[in-house]
Amino acid sequence: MARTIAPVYDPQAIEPKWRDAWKKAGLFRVTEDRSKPKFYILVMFPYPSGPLHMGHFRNYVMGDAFARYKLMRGFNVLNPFGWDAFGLPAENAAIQSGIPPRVSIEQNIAISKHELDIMGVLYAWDREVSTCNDDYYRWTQWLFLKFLEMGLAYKQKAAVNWCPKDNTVLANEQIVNGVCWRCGTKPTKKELEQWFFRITAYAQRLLDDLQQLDRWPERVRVMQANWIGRSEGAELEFPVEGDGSLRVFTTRPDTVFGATFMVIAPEHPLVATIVTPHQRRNVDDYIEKTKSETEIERLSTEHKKTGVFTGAYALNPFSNERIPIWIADYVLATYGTGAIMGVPAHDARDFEFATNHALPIREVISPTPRPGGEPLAAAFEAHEGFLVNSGAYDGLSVRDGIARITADAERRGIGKPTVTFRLRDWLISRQRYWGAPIPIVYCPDHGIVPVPEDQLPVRLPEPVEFRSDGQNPLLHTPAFVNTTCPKCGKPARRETDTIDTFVDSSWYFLRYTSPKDDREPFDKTRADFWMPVDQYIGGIEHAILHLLYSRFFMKALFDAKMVSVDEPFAALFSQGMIQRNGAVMSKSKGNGVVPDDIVERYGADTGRVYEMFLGPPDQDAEWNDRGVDGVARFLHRVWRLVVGEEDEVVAGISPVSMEDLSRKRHETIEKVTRDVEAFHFNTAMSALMELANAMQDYLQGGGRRTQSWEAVCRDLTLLLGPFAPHLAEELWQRQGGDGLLVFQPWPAVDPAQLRRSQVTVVVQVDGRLRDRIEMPSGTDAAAAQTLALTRTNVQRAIAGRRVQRAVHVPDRLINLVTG
RNA sequence: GCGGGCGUAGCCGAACUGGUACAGGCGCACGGCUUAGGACCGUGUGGCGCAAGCCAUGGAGGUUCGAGUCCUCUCGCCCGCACCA
Repeated sequence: MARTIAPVYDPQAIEPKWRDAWKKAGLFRVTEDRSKPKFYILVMFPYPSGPLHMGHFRNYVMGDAFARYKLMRGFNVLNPFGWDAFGLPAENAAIQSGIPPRVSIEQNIAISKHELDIMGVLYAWDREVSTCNDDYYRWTQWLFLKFLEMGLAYKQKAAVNWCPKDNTVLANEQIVNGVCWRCGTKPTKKELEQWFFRITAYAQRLLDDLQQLDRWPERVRVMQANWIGRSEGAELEFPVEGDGSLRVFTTRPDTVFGATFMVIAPEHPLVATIVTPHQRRNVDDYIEKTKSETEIERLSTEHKKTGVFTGAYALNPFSNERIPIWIADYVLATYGTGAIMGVPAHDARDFEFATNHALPIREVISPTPRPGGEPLAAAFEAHEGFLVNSGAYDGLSVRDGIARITADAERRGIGKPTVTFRLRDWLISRQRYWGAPIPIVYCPDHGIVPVPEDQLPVRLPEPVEFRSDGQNPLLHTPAFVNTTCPKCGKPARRETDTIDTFVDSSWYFLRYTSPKDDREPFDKTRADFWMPVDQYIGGIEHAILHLLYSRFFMKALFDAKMVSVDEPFAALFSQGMIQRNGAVMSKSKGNGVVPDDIVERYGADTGRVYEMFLGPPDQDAEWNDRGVDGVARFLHRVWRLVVGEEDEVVAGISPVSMEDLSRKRHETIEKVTRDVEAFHFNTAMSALMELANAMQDYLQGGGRRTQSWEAVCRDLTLLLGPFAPHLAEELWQRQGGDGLLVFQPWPAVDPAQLRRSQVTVVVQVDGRLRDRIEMPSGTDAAAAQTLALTRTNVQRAIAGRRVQRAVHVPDRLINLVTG
């Protein structure tokens, strides 16, 4: 075949051409085609915050390469993209600059799209969604109403986390390290009527089903399990002297005889009734103090366990002992029953509290069946022990003690086994403008009235006037607030809070399956066809937030019979971040590398391959400008190998035979395939470099460009396709390939080609390497041993001793054991 | 404190199920080619030793014919959670 003139590799000259070709060919435009297996790949959609840098691009390149790979493997690949476009930054920018959020968001989307485009990253753009468009948020509102109907949405007054900087409430998950996840401000508590989603109703299922997610990173599953925080124990009821009773939750009912005090949270309802007049003043002072100090103080690990005596006593239902009731802020009102029994001998926190307040410490669990005489220096919390000082229960193991005491409490009607979760309901109200309005009307006569489905969307008024005090502009937009009751038509007031943007992103992967549907959030048949997402890719920072919320949504929608699977993401990959000069790449640090510069200087393919090559994809990696040069060299070399003209025979290199090169070809196919499936893109790139190096050695050793050579070139080109797609298409065309490379089948391994006739077998004597011998593949143990014994190195090592036995690993190793 | 993970060349890192430790890239050295080039090509590149060889995967033990890989202890680093009873 006549080769066309092959100038040097000039990425800028060829890249735009192929991007156009892919667009024309409708790459990633798909339907529910049942003739091929489906594959739904998804990269977490971004908040459009402005220019993307190469740090952001790592997961987009990975996703794009993987999608192209799956296409070549014959899958029907759904590879959509969109924008998590509601949210605070655009609103804050609007307050400062006066540019309406929609305008800045649309500008940012245009910039981001340009950058994806020049990097050769393509999606099913015909399925693009943007959460701030009313054809999307209409269905977010619809789902809110669905949850309301299912009893999964409710309004309640609660002490909620309030971010004073962002002027809005936050869900528990959105407090990270004790501060607002977005702006780092310490939240305060506020009593507000707010909307919640009843995620706690799914706590057990969210926990149990983590086990199915065997293709998720272990650490993400562990984080979710910890967050859900299931604990098994019992509720026990202690009569309060005089009147009423106090319920506590404990994981250690076996220690009930060691309860020497009770503690209730400062917010506990009993505070109002049980405090004796004598103690009232102290209690009021204490509660006042905890209120003012709380957030900053309570976050400190050094926080001392303070508290105050109520003057009231409870009766231990097992020992009939009189126990003082205290108030302390180390007991949380929102967990369990908001009250505990203090067992200082067997709980570190209670131990500290008892020590601070001179309360008795009584050992009731002992490592041996007899009580130890010494006073405890610290709480003994282990479960390996026996009950002591516990009346009829003495001598029982902890396990049996828990079972017996719980059972007896239940029989006597003063307790029951209980499971408690750390997970709280999801607070979804936000006192902000740039989000989906909660579709609720407040009527003087009918109270809370959902906006009827056919009146959706409740449109966000645009434009609005932003206020310098940070208050939600919706409050001050009468045309929005003033409405009529859907039930009676009388004047009514609209809810002015908007929906947490994490709700928007909890179902977008379903919307992609039927993005234009104007009758429902998504078409069930299509969602059933594509779901679950087969491969999800995104940052670890969403390990709890987005991923837990989305799992909850999927289970709720499953129960509503709107979907047929109840886990959204079958496999999850969390990529590491890219750093440069020791810090995570970011615009503000000035250490970002932008795609435009890479494209201009090296071409998009070099940038793409470098991002795949620079380290294990799940770990953080350091961007090294020189490393980019190395990758550029590699791609230039590939160009010369495949379409170059002048082959120079070089003296002094070890030549590679065509037999070796053909084997290398198939080894590379095998390795790259295995690595891509496992997301080991860095080693896949190494394998391609090795193949190119071997090809070069072949030519420089005098090898000719025969048909076998052309076959090696073809496979190298195909294997490079997902990673350096522009270069690969160009080479494919120049080699006379039919159609677009991206639609070609992935190369197949020929096992016959992997076989070697001669192998290098390692000879060890007593486990130490002594020699290497070339021998025919398949040589048996006896023959290998005989061969080994002919070698002088081996004889010297044996030094006249007898070989007792030999360990033989066929075609790899023979170990002669003398001792 | 609890949970998860990681320590391999000057640097980033390979090593699938225990079987030739360090593939690939960067850097460095020398050489070639070039009017020039952060271009390209070649050779070399863990330590000690003239060599045979010995020593090397944070450290110390152990299991095994054989350990970077498995087990125990230990040191260091990173990441989550952090009064959840």
